[in-house]
Amino acid sequence: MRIGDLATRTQVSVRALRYYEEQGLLASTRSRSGQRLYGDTAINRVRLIQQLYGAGLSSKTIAELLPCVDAKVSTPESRERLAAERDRINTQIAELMIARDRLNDMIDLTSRPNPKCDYV
Amino acid sequence: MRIGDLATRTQVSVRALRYYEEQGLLASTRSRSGQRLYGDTAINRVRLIQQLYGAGLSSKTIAELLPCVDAKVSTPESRERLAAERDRINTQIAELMIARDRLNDMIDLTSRPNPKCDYV
DNA sequence: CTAAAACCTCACGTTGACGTCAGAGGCAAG
DNA sequence: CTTGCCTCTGACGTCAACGTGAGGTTTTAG
Repeated sequence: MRIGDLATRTQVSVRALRYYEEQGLLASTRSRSGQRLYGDTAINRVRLIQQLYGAGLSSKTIAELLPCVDAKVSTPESRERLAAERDRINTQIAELMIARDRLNDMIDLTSRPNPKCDYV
Repeated sequence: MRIGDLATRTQVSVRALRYYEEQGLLASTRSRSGQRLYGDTAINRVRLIQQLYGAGLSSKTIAELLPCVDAKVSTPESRERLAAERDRINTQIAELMIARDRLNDMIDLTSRPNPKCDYV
């Protein structure tokens, strides 16, 4: 498939896909005329990349970790890296839950009738 | 207290505090010579701002919501806004949990002895 | 009184993940 | 064969939350 098809199927922009290639995250073969061609596995690859981006990993970090996934082998360093990122995500989840509770408090605080608005 | 003290107590840079003021998130009185002065409540205000930033809210959004918190009154619009942000955070938490599980899978997959590394 | 430390206001620099535009070539349909 | 959409490679633009440096004033310690 060509880049436009992949973009449509993954809901990721063409520009982003080229950027992923530029960052070494997504490989492509080229047609005789130089157009990028992708296999079906590219779809899941893009999804994985998106998930990792969404989790706050940088291109550089993803680029360092994807080869391990492809080879299904990890070095002690990459395992440490993966675990570190997982821990960071767990921390972030905890912070988000706190922020969410904070927002809920704000909603309660401001929407529950109180003296300030009872008479407005 | 002056800006340096507030920065020390909140672990937020002086530049950031000035930026918050610029964005309308943090008020200050000024000394005769023009230096910013803060009360003790500023500490919690900064912490709240940090939490909301950490939760992915923009300066603009925070600036729109903080007055409601201060007044302890919310308009239907701001309530909707708060709820929308909370929902967004919940979504993000869910995505992060998926990404975390994905990372754990990657750790398992690459660290468990397998044919590829048993003989290395 | 003086030197260091803290503060002030511009105002430009940084970073990451793309958006966007320019100019040129490629490809299926009628 | 030409129209129209897709793709290519640069390369500059964007946006947010600050960082950083210049040049100058204020406060504080000794």
